[in-house]
Amino acid sequence: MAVTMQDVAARAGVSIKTVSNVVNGYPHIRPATRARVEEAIGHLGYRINETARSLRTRRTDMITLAVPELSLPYFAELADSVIQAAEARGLTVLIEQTSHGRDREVDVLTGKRRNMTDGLIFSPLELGPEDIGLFDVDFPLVVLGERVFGAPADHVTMNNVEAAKAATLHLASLGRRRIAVIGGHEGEQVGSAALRTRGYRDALKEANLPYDPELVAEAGLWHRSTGSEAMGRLLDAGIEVDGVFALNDALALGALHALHSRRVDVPGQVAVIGFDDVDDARYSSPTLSSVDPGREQIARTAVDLLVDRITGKETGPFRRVIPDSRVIGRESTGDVPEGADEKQVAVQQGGEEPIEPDGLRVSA
Amino acid sequence: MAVTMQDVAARAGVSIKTVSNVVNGYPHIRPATRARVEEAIGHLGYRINETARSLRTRRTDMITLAVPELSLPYFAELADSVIQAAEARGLTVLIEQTSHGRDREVDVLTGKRRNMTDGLIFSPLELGPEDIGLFDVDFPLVVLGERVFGAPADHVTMNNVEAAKAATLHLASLGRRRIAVIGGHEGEQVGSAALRTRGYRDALKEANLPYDPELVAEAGLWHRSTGSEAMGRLLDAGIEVDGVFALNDALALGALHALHSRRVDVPGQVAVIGFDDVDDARYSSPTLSSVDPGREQIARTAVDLLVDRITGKETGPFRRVIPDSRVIGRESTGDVPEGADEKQVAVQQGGEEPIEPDGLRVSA
DNA sequence: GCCACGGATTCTATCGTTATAGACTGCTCG
DNA sequence: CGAGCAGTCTATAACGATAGAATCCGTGGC
Repeated sequence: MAVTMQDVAARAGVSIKTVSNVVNGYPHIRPATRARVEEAIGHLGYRINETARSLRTRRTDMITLAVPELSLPYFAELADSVIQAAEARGLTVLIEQTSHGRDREVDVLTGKRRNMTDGLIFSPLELGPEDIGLFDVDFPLVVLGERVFGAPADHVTMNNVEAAKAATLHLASLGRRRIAVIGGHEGEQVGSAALRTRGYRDALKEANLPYDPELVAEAGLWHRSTGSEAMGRLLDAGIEVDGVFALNDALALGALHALHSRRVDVPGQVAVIGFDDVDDARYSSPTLSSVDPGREQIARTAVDLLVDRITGKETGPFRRVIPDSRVIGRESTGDVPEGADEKQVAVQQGGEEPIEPDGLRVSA
Repeated sequence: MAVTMQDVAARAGVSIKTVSNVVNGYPHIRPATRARVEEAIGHLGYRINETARSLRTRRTDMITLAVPELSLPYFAELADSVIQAAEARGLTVLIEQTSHGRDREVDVLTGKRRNMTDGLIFSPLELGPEDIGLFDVDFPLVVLGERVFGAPADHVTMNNVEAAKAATLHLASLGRRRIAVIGGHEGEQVGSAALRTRGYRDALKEANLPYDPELVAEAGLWHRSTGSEAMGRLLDAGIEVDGVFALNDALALGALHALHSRRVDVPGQVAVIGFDDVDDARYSSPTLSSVDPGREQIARTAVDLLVDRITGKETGPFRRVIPDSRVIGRESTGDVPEGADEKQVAVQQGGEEPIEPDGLRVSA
């Protein structure tokens, strides 16, 4: 049925190993031999059996990317970037959706599916510090996000506290005094929600604004719908608000929707800023100010770290990398005269860690 | 290093084949033996080597999904659905982005990467009827979309002409007489643009509206930015418009943006309807009317067809499946009193083909 | 003319499974 | 009481490639 190296070798009148050598670009082959082999390959339509090769070489040149859900734009765009970065290194990406299921996330780390790829880039959403033991795996692993710190794996995260603080301060700098925050998780100590909320509070302090619990709107899931609902609750409760910091763009877009449907002018009456800088943010009405967490850099770095582990180039202690993030001002904070370029404000970085050549902060 | 069946067999005091039998659920094994093997597996932390298994069984239980770009919400949501459908059948999905590159699309069909998975679900965007020869491949293939008809492969497509006609008629039924269409591809005879444009013209005819070339705004790429630009061109040219049919939601959302920034009331002055019913449509301001092409069904059907080919359950002639689509009226066409349910209008289906039990239209 | 040399090629073991065929139990049954 | 049979389990050959050692062979040194 399928044509194998055996067949090619027979037709070219050489040994199977010579075919292998040709296929793998081994240099010491007489041009005439190479030509014969290539003719045979072309004529027979031979394609190498990657499975057999993988068995022998113990490499599949595939990596797994595990994310909660591709229909969330942030993760779709992250996946896009990861796939591109991987491809640039000759790797194919297998995507695993955990769909907000704790079991699914555990499976990603322990399940049988795991061992067909060379490594895993994992963005957990349910697992937390208490699950840190699960991350002690025997394959190359790069963790993304803020759910788990200190896992025995390389980690690419973002500057949540600083970035959230910068976003909030951006609102304060516009003279907003009643800044609501949407998307908090009551009582949670870990993860993006907690960190970004802390940044929000830091900013209030720095801007000499009081912290008012009324201005905190919870939202368990960070979807547009929950953002819309949370914003609606604030407005319907008659709480005075002139600025909104949504903990991600989906929430912010939902909030814009709620504001729009209640005929509240943005940014006139309420200024809004989100977080993630998804593609949508540039095309909503009004366009949405946001924080770019450095998605491309996150993807590229994650793939690089993983590749270094896979190839064994890096065997040292686990690294933590924090790409630069920046505030991007658009219409929803009144930043951009129509048609003008977006205003970008680099987030002040904390500085105790060494800086890599390309501006990444790295800590071992 | 890695623990193999060999090791397990040694510890359990059985043959390697017996371990294999246990792992694969072969029924005739004495409970005591099974227990010993399982103890050994647990104790040694044995995990089956999928690569070796694949080499032997010639199955990888992976399929490839090739789409243009995950950062386009339609494809991200499609990927989400495909992954879920695949997972329900025990398959993992490897994603290939073609990034609008003709070469990349050719690669997907012919490239060496291809043969690590059991089959391919391919949504081409660049290849056309002239490339039909490329689709004559020796692995299971399901084609999505409207670029290529008649390829030697199963095909899941949508009812473009009818659905576009229904969308346009929806605008006409609101009394709109100057209905623009955004996203056409000049001179193109093939693909979604051509089909949906034809549906638009059919609708005009049926509604007794003249076809006015001024109302046709081209847009090569179907992005929000191009939709915004196209809408902007129409408005800035002073062309009278009271309805817009955008050939997909991204274009429509871009158009909404352009309308908003020019202070044109939607749906008061201009009613807008898109196509695809991406998640965004429910959360834009105003919410966007659209056509649901049956994305879930497309995904599920595509995976089903592919699995049938992979397992050899289906060996007959290639099938074409067209899921049902329907118009979904939202604020942008003034359909929904706030808070009420969305209005859904089933698209009239052409009827020369037999109907499957669950409402799919199938033609061999 | 013989041998060392190094490039070109072949030989053979191996990667970790599954598949096929057969061996070995006990039991039933004519 | 031996054949037949279902139930268990084992031996061994693939699956299609790669890796390292072994072999072949034309050339140049002496």
